[in-house]
Amino acid sequence: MRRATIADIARAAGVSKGAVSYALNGRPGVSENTRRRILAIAAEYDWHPSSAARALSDGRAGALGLVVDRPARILGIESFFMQLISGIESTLSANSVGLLLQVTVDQSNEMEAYRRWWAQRRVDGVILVDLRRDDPRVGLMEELRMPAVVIGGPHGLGTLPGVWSDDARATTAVVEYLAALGHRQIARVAGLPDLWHTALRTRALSEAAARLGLTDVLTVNTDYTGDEGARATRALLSRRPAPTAIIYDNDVMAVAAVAVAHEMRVAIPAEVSVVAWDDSPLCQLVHPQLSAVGRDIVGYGAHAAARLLELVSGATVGNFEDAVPHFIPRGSTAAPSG
Amino acid sequence: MRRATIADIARAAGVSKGAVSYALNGRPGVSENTRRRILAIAAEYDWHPSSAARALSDGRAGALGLVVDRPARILGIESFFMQLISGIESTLSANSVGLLLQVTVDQSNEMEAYRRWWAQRRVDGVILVDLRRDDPRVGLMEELRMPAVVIGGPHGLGTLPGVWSDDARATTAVVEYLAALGHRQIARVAGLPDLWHTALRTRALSEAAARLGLTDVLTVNTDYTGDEGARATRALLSRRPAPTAIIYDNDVMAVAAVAVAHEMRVAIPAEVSVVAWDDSPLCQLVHPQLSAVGRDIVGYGAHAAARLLELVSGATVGNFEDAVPHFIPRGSTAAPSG
DNA sequence: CCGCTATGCTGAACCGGTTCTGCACCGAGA
DNA sequence: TCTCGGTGCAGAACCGGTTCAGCATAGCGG
Repeated sequence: MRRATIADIARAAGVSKGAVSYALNGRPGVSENTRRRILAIAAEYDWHPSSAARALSDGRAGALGLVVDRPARILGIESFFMQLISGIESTLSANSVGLLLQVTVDQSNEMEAYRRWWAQRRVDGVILVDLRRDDPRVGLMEELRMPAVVIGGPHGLGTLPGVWSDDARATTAVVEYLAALGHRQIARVAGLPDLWHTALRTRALSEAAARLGLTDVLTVNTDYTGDEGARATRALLSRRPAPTAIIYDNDVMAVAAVAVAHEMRVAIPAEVSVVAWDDSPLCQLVHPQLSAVGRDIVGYGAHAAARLLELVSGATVGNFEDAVPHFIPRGSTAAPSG
Repeated sequence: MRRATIADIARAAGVSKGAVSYALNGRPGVSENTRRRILAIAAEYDWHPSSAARALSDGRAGALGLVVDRPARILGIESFFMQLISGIESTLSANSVGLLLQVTVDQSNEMEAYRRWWAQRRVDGVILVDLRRDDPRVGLMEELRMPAVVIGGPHGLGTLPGVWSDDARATTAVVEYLAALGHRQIARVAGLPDLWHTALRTRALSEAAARLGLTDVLTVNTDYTGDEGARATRALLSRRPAPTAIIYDNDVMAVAAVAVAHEMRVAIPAEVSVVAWDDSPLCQLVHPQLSAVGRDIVGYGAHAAARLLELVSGATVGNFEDAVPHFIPRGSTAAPSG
């Protein structure tokens, strides 16, 4: 069964291609009668516009792009990306725009992917994640004049609009809560130090510590893997005095911490409190269940995609602040026993 | 900076569009000298072919599709899909073919997505995962004459070629190993019962049990979530006699089982052995580390994408058997204490 | 020197849409 | 009755590639 084209419909209806196009796109130029007749025939033929032909003629690709630059090994276990993708998809499929995905192994490949997509007119714009300080992608987008929305940058960067949430405020809230419980030695096992949101949280942590008079607060940087999370946890729990509370920058490392604590016979939460950043079902699967900072990651994706669609259609869009991440207390946080 | 077209290059080189096309595609029809000149100009202009124009003229979309039909909540935590996507991507990006992704909430939406993609000529073919018995997608592909490759079906289904691994043999190996350790009460917390691979493993389990004379072997079906895994585990560990070994159909449920065992003060592996199907970094993050059945999921994706590319280009491709999943003993399996 | 083939290129058609121009026809107003 | 404006449609151009037919020109053998 050959896929019907607009010419088939025109022939069947006894009109010209142009008339069919007007009818199918709901534009003036054809009478109501003709329009109805054409629509009926199109429905009967199960006609859908060829994305290639439409892209060629109106210059729109009808797709947005997302490049994920993480090795497969790490990628799989991080729930962040899948959540994000679901969110993006929910917006895009409602607008029948496609999502093109690419997984790369380093940033130069990532840059190359954007260049290629743009030159090939495969996408109308892209969503950037994992923004770093002095991120070369921002310059690239400006050079190519490629519509782009940044997720989780400070407030968007350069001329690029961003979708962000107030990580600093959430960090402060967590520290204040731990301090109120009586914790004075607080550590944080952070992610990659050159990511913007890592830096933002680190700054918020030290500012809150200073304000609260906590002098024994430190941040350890990792690469987000469970291995490094476990290693950092062992090191922290071996210090004297050991921290009485540890904040982890992702769920995976926090779960690893539970295993390490178990292995070192350190009780959670009696001897050490654990907070995970990015709540995920994983946090409720371990024992004790992890207190966590939750964000609506699906919402992030949905909002970012919506901004990008506006941007692509020529609107000027500003930054969009999503809800502040919220702390969810569970069994892994308590007052220190000392 | 306007994106260069083939006409720009033709003008710059002083030749016709046709000549440029021949030169850029490495076809005969132009002299070596002219070819070199054209290639140099194309490189200078950073020319890449418009995917829309190429798709329109040669009828190829230059993209493959993958629909993932799982709610976001479950999707995030399952490492399977991200691994699979990485694998698919590794093949596709090497062939500069795009991957179009869609996340749907039920199978009717999934079916609709295929229809739309195909009618819109957005993809040249699709990869099907999570095959069910009497899966309507198989018929749809045949009706639309849409190239498709099945991952993890029995041996491909109907006329569709498949990429599969011998889950039955792996299941048998695990059961034999547990039996050799002395286990006689073995349970399995399975995934969705109407998935093909669930059924295959279930059958292999009971056959192996029969052959080994194990009469106390049972399978409990779940929806793959940690919650249901935990619930099933509680139920199993409350039975008398309780199983001395439990096999889980995914990593998430196995991790949940560790927490439940901890909560119920059942020692792993002394009182119950735990085996996870689908090894993932998660399995090494919990204490004790989980013995697991590992598969090369990235390889799955890569192979499936390669078959699909062949299929799209007109080759007849048969089924492809990937390596048999292999058992990785870690700290969660041991001889029963009784 | 002539015809023949190969080579190297041009020009045009085509893929399936969108959009612009222009023409025929209609009813209304002078 | 003649014009005028609007409606409803046809026809063609265009988007950026690919591909085919055709036409010089060069090189070759006889």
